[in-house]
Amino acid sequence: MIEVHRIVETRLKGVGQRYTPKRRALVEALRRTEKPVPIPDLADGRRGLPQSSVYRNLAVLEQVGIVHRVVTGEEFARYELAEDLTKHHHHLVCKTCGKVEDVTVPVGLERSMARTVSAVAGRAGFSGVSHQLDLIGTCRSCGQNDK
Amino acid sequence: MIEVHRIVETRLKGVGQRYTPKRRALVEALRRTEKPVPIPDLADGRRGLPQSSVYRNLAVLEQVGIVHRVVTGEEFARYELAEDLTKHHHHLVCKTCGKVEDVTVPVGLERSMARTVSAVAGRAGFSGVSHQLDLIGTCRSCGQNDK
DNA sequence: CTTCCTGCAAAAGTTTTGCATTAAC
DNA sequence: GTTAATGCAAAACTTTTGCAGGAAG
Repeated sequence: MIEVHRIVETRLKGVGQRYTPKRRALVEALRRTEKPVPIPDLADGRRGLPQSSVYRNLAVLEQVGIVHRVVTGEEFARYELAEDLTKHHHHLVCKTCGKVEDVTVPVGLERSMARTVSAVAGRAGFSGVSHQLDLIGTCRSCGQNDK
Repeated sequence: MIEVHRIVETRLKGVGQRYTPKRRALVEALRRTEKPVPIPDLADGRRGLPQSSVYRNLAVLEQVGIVHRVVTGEEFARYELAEDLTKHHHHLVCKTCGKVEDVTVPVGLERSMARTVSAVAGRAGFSGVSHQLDLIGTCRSCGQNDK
């Protein structure tokens, strides 16, 4: 998946930014994990990236559409690679422990959602509308602890 | 819709809490507005509720399932009445100005989503799963400003 | 009269910013 | 050489908490 890095580099250069080793490390970390990563996990890691660099670099990468900020209501925000670089997917969120997993749904449902979403949004005067479906429930281990 | 207040009162009493005038004012404010309300709008308003009271009361009301916290990635969180007291709906969010509107989608799509969601979630070991569909785009006025 | 609510001020916690230094082009 | 990235520390900002006084049951 060198592909990904080439794309990132191109996007950054397009706005006069550099694809430094630190930024590459961030992208690598996000690419490895199949779920949105909380910010402290990107900072404290063995890479020893200082917080300010993590926040600043994620902001830059978000501006060029490489990463996507996922807000879940937890203490920290999470980041994932943007769907340009991955696949369209949704999130399965545990309302108790905050765990987030990526999931996909059947294409039939995706098509229905896309169709309906653009109709509904158009009626309300919105344009360029995408959708985001989150599934919120209790994960197996939190469910067991409750009993 | 005195109904609503009776329900709130019952829920609060159930956990040894009181339905005070301040709390009633909060519920009223949320009931009047057909969209999630940012916290400062509940605080600075003519009611002059101090921030700490707003935050504490919303937390209590959330615990008894009367209100629902909506996190959008904006500076402030928003709150709305929980779906027990309103209707199942979704949010249309402007990615530029942050504006949020309530929308509903056809029941056919709701049914498809509910069915798929529980299947997908069950496979992942999650239980008690509900869904949340957000439509994210650009509202009319932000779209005009861009040109 | 006991328990909960209120409001102010202070604390906590996440995210942003200033500034001097270092690295990239 | 010029422009951008880094890292530290401090600031900004939202949200939470402690505590004393007041209201509710």
